[in-house]
This record gives sequence, structure tokens and C-alpha cells, in this order.
Amino acid sequence: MPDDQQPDAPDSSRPDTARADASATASGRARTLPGTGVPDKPSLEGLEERWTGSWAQWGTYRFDRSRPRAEVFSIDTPPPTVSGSLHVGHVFSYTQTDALARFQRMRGKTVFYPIGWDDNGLPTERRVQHYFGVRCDPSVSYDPDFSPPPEPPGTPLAISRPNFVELCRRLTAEDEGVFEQMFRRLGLSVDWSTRYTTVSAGAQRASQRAFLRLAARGAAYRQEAPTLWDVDFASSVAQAELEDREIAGAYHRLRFDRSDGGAVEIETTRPELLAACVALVAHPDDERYRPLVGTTVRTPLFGVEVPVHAHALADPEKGSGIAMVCTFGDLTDVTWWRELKLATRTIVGRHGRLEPVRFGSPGWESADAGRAQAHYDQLAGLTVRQAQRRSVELLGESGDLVGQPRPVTHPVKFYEKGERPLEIVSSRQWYVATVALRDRLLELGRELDWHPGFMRQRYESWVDGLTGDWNISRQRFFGIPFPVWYRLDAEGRPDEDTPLFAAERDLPVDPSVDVPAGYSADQRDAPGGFTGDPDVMDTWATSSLTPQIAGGWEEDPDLFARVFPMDLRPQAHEIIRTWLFSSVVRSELEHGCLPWRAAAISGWILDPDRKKMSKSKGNVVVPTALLDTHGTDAVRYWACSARLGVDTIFDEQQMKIGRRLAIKILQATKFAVSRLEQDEPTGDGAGTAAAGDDGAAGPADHQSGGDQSGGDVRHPVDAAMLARLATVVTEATEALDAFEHARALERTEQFFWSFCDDYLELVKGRAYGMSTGSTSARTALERALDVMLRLFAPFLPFAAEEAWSWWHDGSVHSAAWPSPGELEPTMPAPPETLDVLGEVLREVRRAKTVAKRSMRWPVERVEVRAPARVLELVELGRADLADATNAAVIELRAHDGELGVTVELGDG
RNA sequence: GGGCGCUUAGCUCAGUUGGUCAGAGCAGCUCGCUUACAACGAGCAGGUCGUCGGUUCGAGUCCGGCAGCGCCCA
Repeated sequence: MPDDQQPDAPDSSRPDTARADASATASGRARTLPGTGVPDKPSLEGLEERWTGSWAQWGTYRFDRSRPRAEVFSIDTPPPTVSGSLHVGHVFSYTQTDALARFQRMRGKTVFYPIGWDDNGLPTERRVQHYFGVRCDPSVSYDPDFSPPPEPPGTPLAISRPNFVELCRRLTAEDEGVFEQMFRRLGLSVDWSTRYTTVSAGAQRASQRAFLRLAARGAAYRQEAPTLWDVDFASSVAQAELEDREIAGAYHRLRFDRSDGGAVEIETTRPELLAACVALVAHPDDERYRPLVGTTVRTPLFGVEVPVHAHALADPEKGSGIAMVCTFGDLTDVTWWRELKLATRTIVGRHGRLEPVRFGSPGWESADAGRAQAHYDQLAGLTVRQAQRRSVELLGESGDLVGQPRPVTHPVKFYEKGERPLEIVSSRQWYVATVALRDRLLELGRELDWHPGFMRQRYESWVDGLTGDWNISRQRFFGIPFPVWYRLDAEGRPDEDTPLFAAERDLPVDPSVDVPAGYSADQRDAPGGFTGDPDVMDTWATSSLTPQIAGGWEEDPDLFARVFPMDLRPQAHEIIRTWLFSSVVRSELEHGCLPWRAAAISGWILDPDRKKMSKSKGNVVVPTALLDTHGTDAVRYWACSARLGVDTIFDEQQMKIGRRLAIKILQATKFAVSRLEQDEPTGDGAGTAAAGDDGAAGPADHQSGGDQSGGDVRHPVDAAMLARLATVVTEATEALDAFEHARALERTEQFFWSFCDDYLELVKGRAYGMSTGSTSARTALERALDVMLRLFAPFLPFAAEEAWSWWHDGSVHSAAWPSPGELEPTMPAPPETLDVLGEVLREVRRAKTVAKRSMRWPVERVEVRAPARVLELVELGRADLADATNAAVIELRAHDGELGVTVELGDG
């Protein structure tokens, strides 16, 4: 976002925590081997600082907006909720995405990889309240000189909405700094010059513009309706924000009088809502109650006449089989109320207390209004809980409570961030039409390329289960306001039905500050004047537009055309019903298409008890300590080892393995590159044994891919190794194309270890020497490492970059992704050669280990028995084998059967 | 209640279209300072692939039932 743009400078302010090596040069580089760029003692310490700085300086990850759409890979990065806890789950999923981004970049795409911060919404408000000890009171007027108390006071300080929003912005700015530092340290290759926040002016314009367009088409509308309501937050919440929790309650059996003089008993867990009862319902097939349907009964305590209806949703098995419908006890009540066109008698207010009502007035008719009022007056003003207790007492006294309450545990709807069961109140909210889109949304869900594929089920079951349109209004303070005002009539009553909308060119607007066209500021809240819409948008109403916000929708059409629809939406699975779903809705409504081609759904990090890590559970692992202990590459290795969509148990052991791998990469490269130097033209005649060996295998720039295929590889063992590596390149490429980063890493790693354990040991002797075979070995080593570093680069960017820098200019992350073509052998060499040689090598090692000898211990004689076809392969590496095992004689004996090896150790 | 996923060595996990697929790493045990690597390396041992049944010449691999765990939805 232009308005958030910041200079992208290398972070030089951070103290260098790298080892204080007395020999370190001014640039922070350690002492190197003579005549080479290879450090004497390669180390992971300090790599993060060094390379993070260089990448920023070089602009390695900058998006090139001059490239056409076909050469762009665009990512709809999840903006983390900055006021939430920063934990190892972030590291996990963001690293997986980064690996894909780096792969695409190396494949030649320019990667649009923006970063955003979600500072909208309740989490921020809540954190500000706790952090500063304040609460927002819209009736307080703005204090320009306000500063928060140094210590949070015991009772929260009421402050104005603008002051509150200022504090929100101040705190989120701090939080964003913490996230940015961590993400940079993690080596995320995001383009730090394209960052946005969900409360920025750009995001506000996008949200308000999108809203205005929906409203103009009627796809967004305002309606008075029963609304899920959190009494503590005093705000409505959406279906997507619900969760069921099992809580303890009790069935209360209540007696209703029938008009024929008899009685009917119902069971309810919410006797406090009796005054809000508007009907009874039984299942149409339920013989017990069929005679009652169509008649009326009279409520206990209040003597209100209510009808008895039949409805399929009534469960004959539940309680007495006939239910009391209240406005509103739960979502089923809403359904009954709507479908059976029942009366409305709401009693629960927005703060969760029973509101006063007047029995005998219209809508509250009673057979005995005085008695009803006397009862109700004992409930009015009480909380729902208190009212329940009192109601039970009253029902007991009147004799309408049958038996004792029967304890049950039942699922109750909660706001996912809330602490008390939701109430349903009638209120006026803005809605986005989603239900009418259901079929199209399902179609889009099938169009999207899901990784893993089964995650689509979550989307489908959510879309299938939509019960109503999407409520996007929230009665909160820190969020994006609706660009809407209402006219006030002569009595000061708002005209809710014909809102005044802002013009797109004026966005963003804040209706509590800005004035609608044709009005002046002094008409605010005055009769005949106007009033601003007091609500803000649901956080998802903004987050659902991240592709549009980051892509410069309507503000930078050139950019937008190059990045939208995006290539990838990475995200976690629990927000499929919110973020993914709402993004699809918005894109469909605005653009008529999916917002991205593919979705990569990451799993969760579980603690050792297989519980999801979350702040509330107190089992969160903070990533900074992990990065300190193991290093970034090690932590990234752990993250990249897990497949998409798979919940993974947090395991620090994996990081140790990753660290070992990173060190090994440095060590192996050090060996290869320092051998390489022997081929440098030094004028000592070293190259005489290798005619035409003029050092062409020296520093080479692979920006345009390998162009030196097989130049000096003339030894079959070397050629076989490169042939095997070519298949690894193919596999890794296919895996990454299919978003299978873990497989790509695993294949590469597996090859690398066998390369180190077997190949390196086999050719070590040759690599040290000065012969044609030596040049071949050194060339093959160089070429293999050159390819492997590029294969590792997406996963272990720091170690790969460090090792790469020893004999390349430029970043490995700008280098071309390897292709099997650049490893095309110049001579035929069966790839199985290495497997066979490795097998023999292991047999000799085993013999030495069993004899408790060192690996250098001399061997008198090795006898290899195998079919002739296999022996041919052994023959290819016979000299290397002798060298690596320190064997005097290697005999090959043809033999039909398994490979057999006999080892006779020397005397030492 | 409907759906999805998982169940492979003590632990964490690989095992693409059924045919050396019974694997890796860690932990354990035994060795070894070898000029890339001792914050390392080499080697050993470890599982009737949850369970029952089916398809097949052949099943961790496909199908069905069951059990346990986790999640999504109602």
C-alpha cells in the first residue's frame, strides 16, 4: 500500500550477535582459507544478520512490476493478527509458504509476496483495554492532550472513541514491529516494500468502496433481525464466529394451562425466558400433541395466551417432546419464529439483563396483567443467570414447576472469543447476501485447486450449512466504519431506510467526523440533520479483501492486472469458513471469479498432548528462543518437513536435525570448493594431467541456468552421481509444483546425505590428487553442490546462500532453479553404480567397526562376489573403492546371487 | 447426528498409480579424534504397518465393518 510504504533499508541497527572472532574482518566475515572465499571454520552463527542485510540491500525479493502476468507468481499472504500471540505456529506456516515463494522465484517468476498486518477488531481492542487500563466510551469527547496513565488504573478509564483508536494504532504499531523483526529473522522472502495494514487508509478505501458497490446493487443491505449477540462485548457476531461448548444446565418441567382446562408440560433449559414465550411446537407426527395443535395454551406466571404449532424441527425425543418457543432462546427459535410467523416478545437486552416490559400493553396481553407484572418486576434488571434462579423460585411457589430440575449437559453457542453464552437480540445490521450465492460458491469451491484436496470438504460443509446472510456490522470502535449517514427527522429520529452513502472519491470517510454531502457539521445529531452510522465492519469484511487491498484494486490498475487473481492463498484450516470463504464471496460479488487459483492449507502445531497450541491453553512455544538456540535454517527445516494440511506435533528434535543438515551443507561445500581451487591456473603445472583443464569449472554464474553440462566429467563414478542427482532434481521440481515442499526437501536431503557418506568418501582421494580423474571429481563435486545448494535454497536459505557465496557472485535466491538438463552426462553411467559401491563401502566399514578399528585401518583384501552385471559397476569404481577403504587388493568374483563382501583387515 | 483426517520401530514421521515397502531420523547399545565435518562420524539392534473381513497370483498400499484419537459441520 502506498500509504504504508517505508524505505526498505538493511537493518544495521541490530547488534551483531555473531561470535566475537578476533580474526573477523570488518565486514563480519571470518578468516578464510588461503586463496579462497571459504571460511576456515564455517559456522551458522551470524548468517541471519549478514544475509538478511544483503538481501535487503540487493533487493533480492523485490517484485518486478514491469513483468507480464504470465511471469508473476502472486501470493495472498495471511496478515497475522498482530495483537495475538506470536508463536511457533506462525513460523511453521509462513515458512512453508516462503519455501514455495522461493521456488517460484528461482523458476523465473517475479514473486508478488506482500505482507500485511491485521490490526482490526476485537483482539486489538481487548489488548488496548488491558494494556492501558482504559475503555472506550463514545459519549466522551475527544481530548487532544490525552495520554494514558503510566500504570493501568484499577477501574478502567473511560476515554473517547478517537482517543481509544489512537491507542489502538499506537499499540499495533509496536506489535507490528515485533512481528516484522521475527519474520525478517525467519528469512521470509516477502517484499517489505509492499506491506499493508487492515486499518490503513488504503484498506479502508478498499473496504468502503467494496461495501458501497455491494450496497448500490442491493447485495449489501441493512435489516432489523434477530442477531447473535455477545453481551460482554455488546456486539453482534457472525455465524462464522460461533463455537459450540458443552455446558451444564438443567431441564425444567413447566406446566402450561390448556384452554380446555387441562395442562401440558414442556421442558426447557431456559425458564427465565418464559415471559418471551410466543408458542409451543411439537412434531407433526407426534400423536401425543396432535390434538393440541391449533389451540392455544396459557403461560405460567404471566398468563399469556400462546398458540401451539407443529413443526418438523421439534424433536419428540427431547424433553417432553413439546418445546417452548421464545424470542429468542436459540437459533431454532429464530427458525420457528420466522417460519411460523410468530409474535415477537423480546426481554433480554444488549447487556444480558432482562429489560422492563409492561404487561397489558399491546403485544403483552395477559389474562391477569397485574399478576404477570408482579412476577416480571422481580426479574427485570437481573442478568440472565439471576433471572433463571428467581424464575425457578417463582415457578416453584406458583406450583407450575413440575418435579425437580433435571441436570443435563448440552451444547450452547458461544462467540469464539466470548465467555458467556450468546443471546439473540433483535437489532439492525448490515448484511452481505451469501445464501442466494450458495450454488455458485460451491462451484467456485470445486474450481479452486486445494492442497491438500480434502480440505475442500470443510468449505463445502460450511457453505451447505449457511443459515443466513453474512452480518458484517459490529458494535465496536476500532475498525473500519460504514461510509453511511442517516437523515434525522424533525423529532431527531433517524431514517434508517434511506441511508446517505458517501461518494467513492471521498473515501475513506469516518461518518462520526465527516459530514454527508449537503449537510454541515453543526447539523450532526440535530433534528432535521443527520447522524453517522455508529457501527464498524466485521474484521472479515476487510480481511476478505486482502487480494484487492494488496493488489492495488482500483488504485493501481496496472499492478492489479498483473497480480489478480492471485496464484496462491496460503492459510490455516480453521479459518476456511471465515477468511477463505469470505474472500471467495467478495471476489465473486466484485469480480465474478475466484480470488486465487490455488489454496495451500497448513496444519496446526500441536503440543506433545496433541492439543492445539494457543495462548489460552498456555502451551504456546515462543519462536525467538528456538531461533536463538537452533538457528533459522534449523527451525525452517522443521517447518518444511511437514506436509500441508497435516497437524504436526511440536518437536525440537527435528530442529537439531535441521541444524546438523545446515552445518553439513557448509562443510561439504567447503570441501568441494577448496578442492576446486586446485584447478585454478596457478602456473605450477598442476593441470598437466588433465589436458584442456583450464579452470572452466571455476566460478560460474548460473543466472541463466547451467551451460557447462558435463564439461570435464570423465569418470563413470562421477557421471553416475550426477545422473542420480538429475532424477532428484526432477522429483523435487515435480513435488514443489504440486505444493509438496516436504517431499522435495526429503528427496534432496536423502540424496545429499548419501552424497556425503558414499560419493564424497569414494572420490576424496581423487579430488585431492592431480590427474584427469581428479579434475573430473572436482568438477562433479562442484557441479553437484552447485545444484544441491539451489535445491536447498528454498528451505535453508541462509546456509545455502553462505555456501553459494564462496564461489559465486550474486544470490543463490536469484539463481535459476536447477534442471535435469544441466546435469546431462557426457558419458554413459548407470546411476545404480553408486548404490553398489555404497553397499561395498558399508560392508568394509562394518568389518572395521566390528573389529573395533578406525575407518582408516588398512585392509589386506576385499572380495566382492556378485553377478557379472553388478561386478561391472563395481569395476567402474574399483580404484575409488580401494582408496576409500584403504584396501590393498579388491577382488571381484562372478557369482549368481546376492552381493557378498568379504573383508580381510590388515595388521595396522 | 453427518463428514473429513489420522492410527507404520520406544518417539517424531516417510512410504505418489497394489509387485525388493517393511524405511528415515531421534532416543538406546557398540565403536571410532579419519587433513570437509567430534555440537562429528561409523555400525548394531528395533515393527505380525490399529482390528476384523473382502478383492487379487500378490495388500501399510484398494474396498467394507469395527475401535481409538483429532478436527469440521449440524
